[in-house]
Amino acid sequence: MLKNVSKENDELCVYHVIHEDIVAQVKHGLTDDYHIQKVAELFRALNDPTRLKIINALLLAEMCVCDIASLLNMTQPAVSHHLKVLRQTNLVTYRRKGKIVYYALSDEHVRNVFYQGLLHASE
Amino acid sequence: MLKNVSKENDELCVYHVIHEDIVAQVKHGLTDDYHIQKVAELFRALNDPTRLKIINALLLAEMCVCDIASLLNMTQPAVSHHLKVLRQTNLVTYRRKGKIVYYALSDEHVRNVFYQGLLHASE
DNA sequence: TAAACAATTAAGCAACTGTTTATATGATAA
DNA sequence: TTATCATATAAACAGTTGCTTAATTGTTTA
Repeated sequence: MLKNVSKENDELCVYHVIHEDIVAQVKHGLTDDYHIQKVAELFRALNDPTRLKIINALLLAEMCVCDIASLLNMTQPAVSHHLKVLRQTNLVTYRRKGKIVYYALSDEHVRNVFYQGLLHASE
Repeated sequence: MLKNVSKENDELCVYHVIHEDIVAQVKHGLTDDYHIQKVAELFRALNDPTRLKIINALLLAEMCVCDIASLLNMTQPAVSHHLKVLRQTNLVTYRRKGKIVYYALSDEHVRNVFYQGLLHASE
């Protein structure tokens, strides 16, 4: 009924658990830490207005870095930095054609996540 | 064809726009800044593993603050802090019963966003 | 009342994030 | 090769975030 949540043994910060049964029951239903971490990474990639605008743009057309920079009125390194984040989260893909690198959305799944977010935001 | 993106007039940092037509076309299709900001706030609320675990728990049952703290093995102020973020984003609601405050998900919409994220993370 | 307790808020701090400036890489053309 | 251009990376910095500890707010009960 009492739980010690301190990390050091010499400390003793105690908190009560009121509904032990519910806590135990919920604990079994929780998604594992690995997947929670993955989901957090996904949403972290989508929590920046600039990156959302990039996603939004790529929903409409495949674009190269300098065009995105121009569209969003940002410096090219800043855009490149954001694209790296989106790449690492598998939200975008790219293909090189000569000097130019074209970015596009990875799949329709990204579109769903974006629209789900927009739907919630529009309430 | 050339665009000056510097913010000061005495600077002159110039970047090229390669596909002027696509940039112009995409610009018209972009969601307005206000809604982009709202979506960013939503995803910012969901980018933290702890908050995702709270959402995950509330998917399964209505819970009070100290039970959540116990479940996640965290201090009660830390949990309270996260709940405040979730409240401000309209992701959770709460009701007071005596000294205890019970939290629950705002609507089924939150469930959709969470599952969409999990779906992407599980690929 | 006063004591107890669930929850919130505030202050302080380490760690992380987004931007800028500068430099490096990779590809094409002269 | 050398020059040019599109992109990527690195370093530095201001601003933000999440946690801890401490103090405060509400509510119930003795």
